[in-house]
This record gives sequence, C-alpha cells and structure tokens, in this order.
Amino acid sequence: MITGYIECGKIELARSFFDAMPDRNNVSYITMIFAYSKYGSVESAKELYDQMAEKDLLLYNAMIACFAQNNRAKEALQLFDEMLKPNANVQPDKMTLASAISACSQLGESKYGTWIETYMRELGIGMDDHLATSFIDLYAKCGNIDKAHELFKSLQTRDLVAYTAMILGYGINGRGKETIELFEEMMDADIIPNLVTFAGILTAYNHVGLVEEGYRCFMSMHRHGLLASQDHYAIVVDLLGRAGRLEEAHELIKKMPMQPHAGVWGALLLACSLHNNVELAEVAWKNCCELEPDSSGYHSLLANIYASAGRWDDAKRLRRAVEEKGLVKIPGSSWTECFESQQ
DNA sequence: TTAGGGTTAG
Repeated sequence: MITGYIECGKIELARSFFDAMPDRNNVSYITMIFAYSKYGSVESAKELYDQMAEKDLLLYNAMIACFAQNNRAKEALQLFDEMLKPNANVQPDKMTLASAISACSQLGESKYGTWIETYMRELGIGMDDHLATSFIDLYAKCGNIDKAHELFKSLQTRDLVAYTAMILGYGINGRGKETIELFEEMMDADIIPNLVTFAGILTAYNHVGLVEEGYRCFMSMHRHGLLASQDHYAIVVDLLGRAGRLEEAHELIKKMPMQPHAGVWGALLLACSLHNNVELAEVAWKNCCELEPDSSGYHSLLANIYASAGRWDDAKRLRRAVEEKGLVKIPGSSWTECFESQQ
C-alpha cells in the first residue's frame, strides 16, 4: 500500500498511511526515508531517521544515500564517518560505499575516495560495475583521467551511466578527441542517450570548446525523443555565449518552450561579462534579479561589466545597492578544510 | 532477513 502511494508520487498519503501503521518496523521507516529522498525532502527523511534509536545498516544506508543524492555530500560523509566508529557496531556494504564515493566525488575528495578503495579491499568487498562507475566519476573529477579510463576499460558491461561518466570525465579534463570518440562508440553500441547523458555530453563539449559539435548535439536531442530541460539550455547558452555568439544565445532563450530559470540567464550574463556586452548584460541581469532577487552575484557581475566599460557611476550605484540591501555572497563548502583538520 | 547503488557546468 505504502509503496503504491510512493510510486504515484503521493508522498503525503504514504506518510499518513505510515503514521497510522500499528506495527512500523525498520523497513517501513526505510521505505519512507527513500521516498522522501526521491522527492528531495531531506529534512523529513532526517526526522524519521532520528526517531529510530537503534541504527542498523539499512537505516544508515538509507540516510547516507538520501544526503548523497540530494547534494548534501558533507552530511553524507559525516554520517559515514559516524557509522565507521566502533560503537556504531555496523559494517558498511556496497550500497554504503556507493553513496560515500558519490559524496566524495561531489566534494572533489580524491584522498578520501582512495582511502575508501583500500578500506573496501580490507572488508573483502569486490569491485563491481556500479562501484567502478562511481570511482570513474570521482577520479575523473579529481583530474586522474588515466585511472578513470583504466576502471572504464575493466567494466564487465559498459552501460549508459558508465559511458556518461567517462564522457563527462574526458570533457572536464579537456580531452576533446576522446570525448567525441567515446560518444560515437556509445552510439555504435546502440546505447540510447537519455537527458542526463546529454547534459554530460554537452558539458563535455562546453569544456572542450567544441561549439558547433555541441550545438548540433543539442539539436539532435529531439531525434531521440528527448525534450531539453532548462539545464540543457543553460549549458548551450554558456557554450554559445563563451564563443561570443551572444545574440544567438539570447534568441535561443527567447525560443525556449518553458520559462528559463536564473541559471540560463546567468549563463548569458557571464558570457556578456566575458565579451563586454553591456546592453545584453542588462537584459540578462534584469531577468536574473526577477527570478532570484536575494542573490548578490548577478549585481557584482553587472557592476564589473559597467566598470570594464568605464561606466563607473553605474558600477558604484549597483555596488551601493548591494550593500544597502544587505545581500551577501554565500561562502562555498568548507568540507575539505574540515576533513584535512581531522587528519 | 528486510531496501537499495553508479552519470548533470560554473
């Protein structure tokens, strides 16, 4: 019953059902935690997790996965650390490690990831394709592309996710030729790309600076029956914008079948700052402000563009407005420092 | 024992 509601996305109903259950066990808790995780309600998941006095492997796995899948990598690794303490009395399994590696990857923590690889062997857990794909992503993001490729070659089956991780890895490491070759290899293997794959491939083209190839790739999405999301548009706006094709990028935004999010306009604003286009920057900035009124980053970008154009008064006016409104830049994650201080 | 893992820029 509960899983039926969850499958339909009726999470409130699932929760009511869960609350009314006379014999809730840890499996019902875990089912609810995974459901909350899927729909991004991390706080609700954590609330349920905290209710259980005895934390077993399943419960740890559910909560660590929830953090890792919702971009809360630091908390995922903190909980993983807690789980490894002797008084926790549990031993991680493949699922735990998959989430922990994913969290390391989000934080660029290659040292911690390498430690997990060693620890994995100590526990007698063998490398499977899922774990290897997590490691491919981790090592590629940390710049160790050779190690990533070595793992990719060792896979039993190269599936969609593995190809996507490797393509993205080549892309962010500036390996243009390999990016294209691997994409072609994937198509030859009749592996149908999905929306995530396209985001990865477009990102790769963007990093490598292959504008035409990237644009063509984006235009081919509908042939695969895929409707590009706002994120895909943001990458292509960035791709065109960085190449100085600002008007084309602007036209693309105007033709979007859905409302662009701030990231799309933000990509155009960034491109305008790279190419000193004040008029278009003002258009992009206005849209960014409407969509994300509390962010100071867009004002700073426009102020810099004004300053580069010698419009000092406008730059000053904008900077003053930021101070008056008390808009503050949110500092980045300090997990790396936290981790290093524990060494 | 039970659930369930990996891929999306700046």
